[in-house]
Amino acid sequence: MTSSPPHQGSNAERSRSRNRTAVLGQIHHAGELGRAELARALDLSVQAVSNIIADLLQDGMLVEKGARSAGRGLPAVQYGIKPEGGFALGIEVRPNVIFAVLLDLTGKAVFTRRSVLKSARPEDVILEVTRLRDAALTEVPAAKDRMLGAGIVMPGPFGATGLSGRETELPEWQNVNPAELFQNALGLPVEVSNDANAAAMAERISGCAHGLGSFAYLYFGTGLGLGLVSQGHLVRGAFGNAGEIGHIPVPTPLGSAPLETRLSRMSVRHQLEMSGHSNIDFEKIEKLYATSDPELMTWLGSASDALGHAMQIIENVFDPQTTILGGAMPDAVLRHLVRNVSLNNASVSRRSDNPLPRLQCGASGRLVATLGAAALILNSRLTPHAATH
Amino acid sequence: MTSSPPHQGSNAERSRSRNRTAVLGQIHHAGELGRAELARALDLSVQAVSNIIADLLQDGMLVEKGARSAGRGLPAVQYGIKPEGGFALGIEVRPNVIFAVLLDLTGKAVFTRRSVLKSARPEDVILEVTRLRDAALTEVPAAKDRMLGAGIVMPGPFGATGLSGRETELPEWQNVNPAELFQNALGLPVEVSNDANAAAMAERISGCAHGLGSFAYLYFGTGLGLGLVSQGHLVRGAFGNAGEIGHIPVPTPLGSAPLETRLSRMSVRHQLEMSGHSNIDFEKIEKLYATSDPELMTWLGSASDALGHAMQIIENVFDPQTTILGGAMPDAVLRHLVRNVSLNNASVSRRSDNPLPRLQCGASGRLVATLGAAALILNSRLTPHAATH
DNA sequence: GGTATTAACTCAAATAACTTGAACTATCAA
DNA sequence: TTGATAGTTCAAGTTATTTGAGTTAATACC
Repeated sequence: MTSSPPHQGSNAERSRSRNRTAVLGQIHHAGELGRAELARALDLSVQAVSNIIADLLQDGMLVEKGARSAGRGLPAVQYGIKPEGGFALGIEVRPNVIFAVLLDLTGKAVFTRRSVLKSARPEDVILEVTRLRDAALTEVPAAKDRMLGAGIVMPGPFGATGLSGRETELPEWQNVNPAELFQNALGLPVEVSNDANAAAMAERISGCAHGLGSFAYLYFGTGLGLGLVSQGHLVRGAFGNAGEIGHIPVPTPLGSAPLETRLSRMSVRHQLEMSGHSNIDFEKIEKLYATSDPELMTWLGSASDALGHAMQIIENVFDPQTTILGGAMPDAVLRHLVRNVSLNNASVSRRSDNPLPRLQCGASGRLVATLGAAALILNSRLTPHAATH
Repeated sequence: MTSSPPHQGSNAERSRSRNRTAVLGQIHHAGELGRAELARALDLSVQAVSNIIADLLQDGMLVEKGARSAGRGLPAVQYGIKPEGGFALGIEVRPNVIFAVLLDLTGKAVFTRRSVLKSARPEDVILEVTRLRDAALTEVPAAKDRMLGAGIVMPGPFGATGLSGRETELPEWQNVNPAELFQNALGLPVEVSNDANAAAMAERISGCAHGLGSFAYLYFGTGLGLGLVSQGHLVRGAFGNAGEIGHIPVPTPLGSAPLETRLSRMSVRHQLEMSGHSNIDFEKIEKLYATSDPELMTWLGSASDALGHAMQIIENVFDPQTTILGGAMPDAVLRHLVRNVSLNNASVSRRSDNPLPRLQCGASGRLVATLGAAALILNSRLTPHAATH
């Protein structure tokens, strides 16, 4: 991850690529659009848009959707994203399991697989990932020569930080450059990120943050992560480790504690195990919630408080359009938290002009991070960077 | 402030403008550079850079600096920013006073003035601001037809938020669009922002964050503000109110309190007034510090703690290259805080590969926000937005 | 029902900025 | 002294865009 200021010149070729991205992005966002509408939105000439659309049709990334007449004048021919126009592989590496999905260009999952890992050593992971890639391409042959890239989700933090060696879940990857490794193994453009960032992108591409410019995603992982999106792109920080919100100490009735000791899978598990439960997994939590298990309810109370604190930090520091809560946690639990959290009224985020809720549940389920891995790639094809003023 | 996703197409004209910005930015950052060096940095052809430089010389924004021979080959002619190539006006509006500066293209202040405000009503402020603009142009006639724009710093939050009417320092501006108002009055491009954001830009243009891509600025205003810079540009949030870090409750020995009750001008003043001091202003604090006033020292202890908490939030959420502490507070006090804060070692920001200190003092003095107002304009002329990958 | 108006779209030419490739120049090293 | 190296310029060539005139197909009005 680089920290240098952004500097690259532009030329005809790069303009072209930017404009194709912008056209695809607008159409993805709106569902379908006509040439003239696009030209106005992008501040380009109709002719330019016409040429670009002809190109994208040729390349099989767009489909014609029939004309739509709105008032006077020639009805505009609408264009939509062609799902099979491009595919992105999403890979989530956890210490003992790998998840893989294949998304089409609209962000729909067309392949999903889970694969147990016997070892988390880089060479074994790479081997399994190429197998998963092959399985995906066998199941969806249309993707064979239309792969846009692969997104990889792995536990951070990345690089040599003060957290190194302490909380790393994949110690074997300490001195490896994952992006390079996967890029060589897969022969595809690769983006690597943590679970929370990826999850945010999943919601932006096909979930409840569809097309939003600025929002935050609170992710229940082992710990608690935060994905920040600004101007349609992830805010990764200077070293790619932005969003480690779980380590922040927040006030508690008995002093203070890191946020994720009260708001994370780790913390539910801990609390439930203390009271004699065992084998705490997704399904178990779901069941306990269905039966209103008192211990789980106690945890939920404390977690709601912690969530309120997290929201204060997120809203005051980042001022997002909305915040999304998700991750590998049963929907019912997430909904409970969203319903029961108390949001501070004295906040810059309580606005009369924002139609979105301040906090909402994610719409992508427990595989959100894996989906998001692939969404990282799609987003780079659908969202140009901010224009010069 | 807009919240929609960023979408604008590119064409030859916009490429040109982007490339000129990129060339100026690279030169600003490096001090001076040759054509070939620029071409490599921007991934443009040497010929393109040559044409752009010819243009910028013609426009009076660059100066030739003589050749520099480095090893074999023809020595490269160096180019530097021509200070009088462009000027930016910086205005800081406070309830009872206005500050104004004029910066040249290198970010040097060539005019500074303070003006007492009898009323903070929009029409009176506008009148005074145009007067200050005229005074600046009289004192620096070279700026007359080379004004790039005006930056305005005002207390936020902007728009109708949950804080409206409670903490606003300029109630008369509640239902006014400041940007539009100033733009019409001054006939210049205008950018409006809060003090912390502006301060961050001041340090990026001519202070200790010179040219940095990603950093944070903690600003001692009346309250406590946070300026976030990512990829060389401010992160403003969906509604322009990002960075209200002062309102976040943090743990204290006796429960919890909003950060700015312990770390802000307001809080020093409060603490010193409680113990019998009066007329607490900048100079008074400076004197009390020089004499190691026990009450001030007590405040400093609590403030250091609070600063430590702020740093945990900033580093974990944003992962900056460095954080800068500044604002309208004596340098000695800022230095004391930086020296005495205890930074958590278990942080993603403790890295072996970052040469910058995790926390440092600002280099722009107490006028930093006013300087920053003008720096907002300069930054837009020196930093292109991120390129497509 | 006919006609004017509106808006989307296409074709062909013009434009603007960048890239390419060959030639030239100045410095260093052997 | 000669060769290698690197910066720079000149003149064409390339590319994606804009411009402007003309076509098509709806709605609105008389």
